[in-house]
Amino acid sequence: MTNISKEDYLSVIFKHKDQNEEIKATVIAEMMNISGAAVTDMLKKLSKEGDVKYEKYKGIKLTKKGENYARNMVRRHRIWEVFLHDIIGVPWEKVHDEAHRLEHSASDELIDRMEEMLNFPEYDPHGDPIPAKNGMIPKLRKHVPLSCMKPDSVCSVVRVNDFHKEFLNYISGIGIKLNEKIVVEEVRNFDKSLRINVNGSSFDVSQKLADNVFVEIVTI
Amino acid sequence: MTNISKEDYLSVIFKHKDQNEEIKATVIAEMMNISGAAVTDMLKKLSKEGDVKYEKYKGIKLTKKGENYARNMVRRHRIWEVFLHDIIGVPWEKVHDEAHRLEHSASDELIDRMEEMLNFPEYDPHGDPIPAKNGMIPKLRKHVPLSCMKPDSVCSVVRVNDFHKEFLNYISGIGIKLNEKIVVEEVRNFDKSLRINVNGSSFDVSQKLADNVFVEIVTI
DNA sequence: GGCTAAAGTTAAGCGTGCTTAAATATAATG
DNA sequence: CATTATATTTAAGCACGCTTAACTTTAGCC
Ligand SMILES: [Mn+2]
Ligand SMILES: [Mn+2]
Ligand SMILES: [Mn+2]
Ligand SMILES: [Mn+2]
Repeated sequence: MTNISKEDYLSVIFKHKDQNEEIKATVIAEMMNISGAAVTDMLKKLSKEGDVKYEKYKGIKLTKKGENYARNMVRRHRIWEVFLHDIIGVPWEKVHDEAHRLEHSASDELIDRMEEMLNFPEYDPHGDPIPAKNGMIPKLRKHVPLSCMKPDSVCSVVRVNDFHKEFLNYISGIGIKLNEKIVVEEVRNFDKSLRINVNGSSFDVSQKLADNVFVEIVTI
Repeated sequence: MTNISKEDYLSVIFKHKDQNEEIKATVIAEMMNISGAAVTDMLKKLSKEGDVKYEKYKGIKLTKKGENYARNMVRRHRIWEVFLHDIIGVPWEKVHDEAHRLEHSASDELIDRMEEMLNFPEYDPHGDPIPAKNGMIPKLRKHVPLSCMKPDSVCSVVRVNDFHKEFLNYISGIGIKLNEKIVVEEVRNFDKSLRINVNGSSFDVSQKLADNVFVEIVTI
């Protein structure tokens, strides 16, 4: 088993844990753009190596060992993202893909050195928490999808999903960024689309877009 | 054919060209720590893709296409080395290995951005020239292996071979670095070992060590 | 509970980049 | 030039991470 492949599987499983139900093989297959058969195959190997607890037709769960490995990969990824964004100036919508390749190549010492240069950041450029060397994961402010907000409410951006370039490019184009205030002016029942106001300008956005922006409620 | 593998083969072939005779399959195998059979195999594929001109039992030569690809890989490698060394502070003896992994993962745009941050460096931390975006390769000062120097001569370090960590660690320990002055105090005929003076201290070094340090002659 | 749709697994096979062992071509030497 | 040593290529096979197609289990629904 190659490290890159293993690391990608473990990261996907670990990141799903945020949502707190056991991940399904189908979801892994979708996230990684591979067949279900490939997932079954790999789960057997990960299980044999002791990174995943897996019994066929039953659930998929990281072992302590696998969880540690995965958490470190997520750490590596997010430190790269901050480094690329803050030090090298890579645009917001490009850091994820670039980091996704670099995360497998740097030594842990290099990652630690970068973290130090960045002054031990707690969140990546999309608002995701960065696991510390000791395993601690910073807490996120209480947040909900923008799509849940009611008309005439006000909120502030806490986190955005980082895996779709076009989405990131679009929202940054209309002024949405971390900690930006959003006023919800209108919510249409028939398609759940919203009219929002960002920094003085109004925009109409789909429910799908609003599903991927997570906000802290300021005024209900 | 995976990119990483292809890129490593092309880099090895390209770097050998510095020494200006056609590379032998055996040399590729040694440099990459693989069997001769594997090299034959890959040469066929590289030939089919038009990166290498190859006829069995005859020579191995990069095509224009292959040379461009390879030169860019060497560029990527060396820019990483400077970046790791100068910006992140990775120690001299570790930059090569780290860069060797990172060189396959960053986008060309990221490389260009790093190059800009570094103010378009001409040489990497070991004195090797960095090919520019347009393909130009900076000239090196005229240099010879330290092992060729005569007793009582003085020279200055232009370049060192970067592929052996222990060697780099050792020479940096005795004060050898780029542009450092070396006084050759004595050369022993029976084993070609040298007594050299670096920054006021004297050391005995083997011919093998001196073969890997390249110097500009200051005083014969 | 029985039936069906969805999820998951197995089987067979493919391309890649290696390996070792055997065969063959080239180079070096007397 | 003949012989031997070395370099290179071929052949067969292996581990990996995938694929599609067929099969099995589980979950959802009446
Ligand atoms: Mn990311
Ligand atoms: Mn992120
Ligand atoms: Mn190097
Ligand atoms: Mn170098």
